[in-house]
Amino acid sequence: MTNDSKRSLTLRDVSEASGVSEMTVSRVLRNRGDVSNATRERVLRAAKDLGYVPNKIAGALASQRVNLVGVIIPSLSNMVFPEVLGGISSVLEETDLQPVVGVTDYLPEKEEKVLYEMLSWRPSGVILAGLEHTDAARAMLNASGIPVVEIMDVDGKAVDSMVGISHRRAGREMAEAILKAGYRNIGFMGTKMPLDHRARKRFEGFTTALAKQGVEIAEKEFYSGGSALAKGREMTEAMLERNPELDFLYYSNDMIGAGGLLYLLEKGYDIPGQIGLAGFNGVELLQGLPRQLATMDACRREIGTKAAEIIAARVKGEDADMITELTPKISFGDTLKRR
Amino acid sequence: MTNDSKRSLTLRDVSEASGVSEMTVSRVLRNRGDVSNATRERVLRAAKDLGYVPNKIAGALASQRVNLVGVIIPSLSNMVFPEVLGGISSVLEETDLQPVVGVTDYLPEKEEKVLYEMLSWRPSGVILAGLEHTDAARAMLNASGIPVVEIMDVDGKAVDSMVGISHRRAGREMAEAILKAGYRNIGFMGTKMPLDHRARKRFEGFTTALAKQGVEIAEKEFYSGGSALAKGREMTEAMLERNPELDFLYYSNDMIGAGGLLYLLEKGYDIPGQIGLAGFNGVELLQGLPRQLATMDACRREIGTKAAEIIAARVKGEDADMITELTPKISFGDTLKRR
DNA sequence: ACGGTCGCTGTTCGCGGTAACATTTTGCGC
DNA sequence: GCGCAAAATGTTACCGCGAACAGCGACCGT
Repeated sequence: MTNDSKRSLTLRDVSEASGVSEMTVSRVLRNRGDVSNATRERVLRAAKDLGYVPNKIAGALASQRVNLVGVIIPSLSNMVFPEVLGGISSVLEETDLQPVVGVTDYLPEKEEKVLYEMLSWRPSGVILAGLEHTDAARAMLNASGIPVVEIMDVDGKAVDSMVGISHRRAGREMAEAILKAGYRNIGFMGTKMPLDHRARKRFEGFTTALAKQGVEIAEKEFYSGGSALAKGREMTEAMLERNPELDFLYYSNDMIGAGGLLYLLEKGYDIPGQIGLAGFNGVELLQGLPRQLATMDACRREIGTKAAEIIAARVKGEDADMITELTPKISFGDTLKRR
Repeated sequence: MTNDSKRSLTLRDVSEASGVSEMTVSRVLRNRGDVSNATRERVLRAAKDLGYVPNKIAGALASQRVNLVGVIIPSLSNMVFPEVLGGISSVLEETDLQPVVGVTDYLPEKEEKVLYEMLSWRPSGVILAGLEHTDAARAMLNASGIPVVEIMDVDGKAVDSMVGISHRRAGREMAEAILKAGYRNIGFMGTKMPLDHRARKRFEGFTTALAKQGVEIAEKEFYSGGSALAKGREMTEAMLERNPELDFLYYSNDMIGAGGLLYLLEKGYDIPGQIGLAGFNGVELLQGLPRQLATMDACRREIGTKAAEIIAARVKGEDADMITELTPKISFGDTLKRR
């Protein structure tokens, strides 16, 4: 059944084993063109017996077609990107395209490197997170001549097409909801990541909207590293100690928000009366919390599916929307008063 | 700077632009062999100006070397595999190898398919989770002639090398710790996944160890889908309602354990006096909980680094350990009495 | 001045497939 | 049984690069 010799099998081996030309074998294996049933079966048998696995490298070189789609994201460890990936996969599985993932750790230089690696495999398309890239990366994308979809964010100029939400608007809408509910002493907690442009934009949208109504953030704090849940707890404690007047805490992600929520519940705070809370992302995790944290869905899965659809369409030669702005919905949960 | 013509650039373009042979360009770009500084710089300039990205497909075909390592895991959405991936990447980054990830969703047939796809790119090695594979998958791995490392689990026979922990033993040790602490009415909650062999083995080890001391699981329940945290909460409530006598709950993963913990704390249970809890995995998340859940570290990152080291060594022609059993340490936290 | 060595550059060939075209068989109507 | 289109199969020429080897000067020691 198996062949353990060093050299790996080629079409020629199958061709010899089945007594037909390599071309015919190739046709059978890709079920392309006309092949008689008898031959087809003979070839299939031979291929299976030998344990032949086609060499896509040679195939790709000869056909000038690669069924790979590069997907470049900042991180795998915070649940938002895996969900986007899920959306992408679910769509690509219906096609013969296949995603290949690269991770940048939020570093532009690493993004550039990963992109270079990917492009050197001549994928059929690229999906990458964010609109901020190095000049070199942008140049490569332009020169590649393949469909490119930038995802997550629409606040900026895309290289090619983009699918996402406006984080500025998300921050603004949350600010408006908070003010409308009557909160005025607002604290902000987020990650210390100058390179997380989307978090930055949310923050900007948030403060701008507050400013428009004459409110300024009373306290803010940024963290890095460690368990987000624990950080949320610690930062919340520290912040309230510094400024007990605070009546609202806006967290830049749900995880630290959940930490804060757990802390406040333990301490017996009245939520959302005495103090309100909100996070961002709508992570599934939240459903298990004692109270539902107010948050805003980032449409992660939908972004993935839409981006993949665009790639799939354009690979087929069809054309597709260049800009797709999704609308995140605010979810009040139990931690943000309505009206 | 960029070239937007359809045809993508080749060595020939760079060669013409810099007035040397393609071979010399190739040498410069891989900094291989002797090239004078003058030529090198001229070539580099030309390549950069054109925005040339080497075609690895052609390169790989010609050199018969592919710097890719296939990594096949069941899921990206539960934090354990991303952590393994982190370990793998950190090691491979020191080499010229590059991981390529495939996801199986715990389906053997999908694993087989993903593996086939990967092997068709002729990677330098493969890392895959678990020891259970279809016959066809095993045959392909054997026939591939490349280093294979099966990870996470060592309770079984490996195709080639393996790195992991014994889940049977993990279950057994937890059972022993629980019994030693004096608990006797034990409930178990886990995922409804016959294909998660590691969870199954932990469960087997757990029940076997209990049986050895004449104890039988009083209640058990399995879930599927939904937010693990929420499920943990629901199942815990339901189980205690059915059987209020229970004095210990063993969860097959930390996430549902955390849900149970939150629920019990809310209800004012005395933990670990009235009732004890334990999970499995040692996820970072737990650090933010009001109490530390007892758990057992699965050495995820370490498994990743070790597996990658084995691949890296064997690709270089060195040899490496065929079996590496890591030892998970029990962490008592605040939810399991000591002694 | 000469052979040898070294540093640099070029040439040839083939990796394992596939596109495109060429050729042989087969089937079928009359 | 013949002619001819359709079906089945084979042939040729690359795809873009790198391994191996082949030049070709310059420099060196004697």
